[in-house]
Amino acid sequence: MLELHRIETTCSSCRIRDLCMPVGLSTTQMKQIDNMVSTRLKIERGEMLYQVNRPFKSLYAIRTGCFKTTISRPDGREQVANFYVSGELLGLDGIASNQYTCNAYALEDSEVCVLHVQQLNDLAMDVHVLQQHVQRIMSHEIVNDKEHLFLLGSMKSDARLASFLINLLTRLAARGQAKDELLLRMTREEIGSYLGLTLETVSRTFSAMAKKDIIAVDSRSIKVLQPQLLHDMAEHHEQPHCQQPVLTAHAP
Amino acid sequence: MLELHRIETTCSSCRIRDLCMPVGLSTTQMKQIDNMVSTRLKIERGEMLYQVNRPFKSLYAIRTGCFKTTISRPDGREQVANFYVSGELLGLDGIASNQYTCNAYALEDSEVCVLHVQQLNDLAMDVHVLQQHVQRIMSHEIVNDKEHLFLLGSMKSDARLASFLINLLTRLAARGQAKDELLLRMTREEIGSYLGLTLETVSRTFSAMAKKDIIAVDSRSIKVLQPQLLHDMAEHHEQPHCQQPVLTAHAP
DNA sequence: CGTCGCGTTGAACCTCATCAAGACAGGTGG
DNA sequence: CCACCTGTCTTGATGAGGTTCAACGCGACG
Repeated sequence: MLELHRIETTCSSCRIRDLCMPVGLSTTQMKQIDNMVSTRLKIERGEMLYQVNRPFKSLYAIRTGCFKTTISRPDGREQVANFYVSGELLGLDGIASNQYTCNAYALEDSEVCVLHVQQLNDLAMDVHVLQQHVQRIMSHEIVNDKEHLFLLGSMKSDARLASFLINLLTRLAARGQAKDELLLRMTREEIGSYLGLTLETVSRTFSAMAKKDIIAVDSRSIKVLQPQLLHDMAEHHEQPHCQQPVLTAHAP
Repeated sequence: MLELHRIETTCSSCRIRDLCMPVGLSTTQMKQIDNMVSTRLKIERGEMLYQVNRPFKSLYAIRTGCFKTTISRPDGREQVANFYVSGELLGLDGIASNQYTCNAYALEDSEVCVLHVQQLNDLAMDVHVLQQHVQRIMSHEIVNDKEHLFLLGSMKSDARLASFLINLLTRLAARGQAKDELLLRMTREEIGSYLGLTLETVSRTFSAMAKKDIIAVDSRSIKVLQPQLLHDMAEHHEQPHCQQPVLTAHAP
């Protein structure tokens, strides 16, 4: 299941280096980082990368593939907390209490680079920009979560799904993928869980968007036909009817 | 409005020092921190502490009082992202992009200690435990947000409100306040915004909880009468009626 | 070829949002 | 001091949006 590999590709020569690493490192610093990131993990689809309550030893940078994290409740319910794609960092939730607070599962066969926290901290004392880099990534995660909160707190189902698609498309575009096409690696149920909806609502909403020719849906593969309408749908406060308040006719 | 004070109380002698500061600092390190935290701000109720898109210069540790942060959307809608009480740290959202991504408002007359980021970073290079401390607080914020996500994603209104109360009570108890009494500093609307509900639903749910004698409500002051039931309500999958499905009588 | 996981679609129900009216407290001005 | 206003909270009536339950289609896999 979990295969360990001595790493053959170094960080300094990594294809997606820009996504993981701070910029402006000296050659020596880069060498130090190469030394630190010495193991890589292959994770098969469905496998767990780390588990809630386990001691926090490592952060994981995704080289290839896709993950979900889930919050699990005492009563067994689980909710998808986030999806992560290549170049993103997993495990930040573990820092606070020295144990992970989420479960992380691979949504497809994936590869991650292992960053041992101890070594990372040691190195960060030398390479200060690295410390700041981690801090920024954490802050970024906070900002993302706030976005997600807003979505769950005040958006209708269609706006949620539209935002979700736009978000994924944007992140994948930063990785060089087409920005109007998307292969979903997660089920409708996982999407629903992430968006605070049931799988039926997700399915219905996809169908509705397809009927309006905003997107084309072929099971897991999505093609955006009218980006503008998709964005409108994500912003979508009231589009159905009246802009100015009608029906408030009072004689003063 | 915003009054600046030369600080008279130092961190080392601060009443709530344990809430803000890492433990195990040497006297010299403590001195350094005292020097860094040299300004304090008084903020009146309703005033804004910082604003979205403004350059990120400082973190703020709350000495006394209570704040809310809001996410504001291009279209003018705002949602409460979080509430903060004394001893907690505001502004972490700003680190990622060097500008704040939330607005922060005082819910009552408050005092905060100003931590200039530049100085904080400089000092953190020396006092490594401080760097880690900030990292932990950030990770903690991430974990909190995940909780919040779960709440918005998969809980019914009564469970949301119960969780909200328990959360606040717990945090205030850590500050030495009674753990069965609570003075809400925010309106029903703000609570609703935070919980993804309307103010009417918040009000109705409070009333319902009061009618069941789980809590006593006197406008903003809440007293918990049956903590166990409150916790049940927060966990609450199904308690209202049938354990086994009734009313599905079909002859097979 | 049957089974299983995943997705779609329909129908009934339920929770919560929306709209509306009124109570109450605190603050202001006459 | 009272009248008035404004912000906050409560409560009721109504309906829409989303959940729940159920049936079915489809492709992958043994």
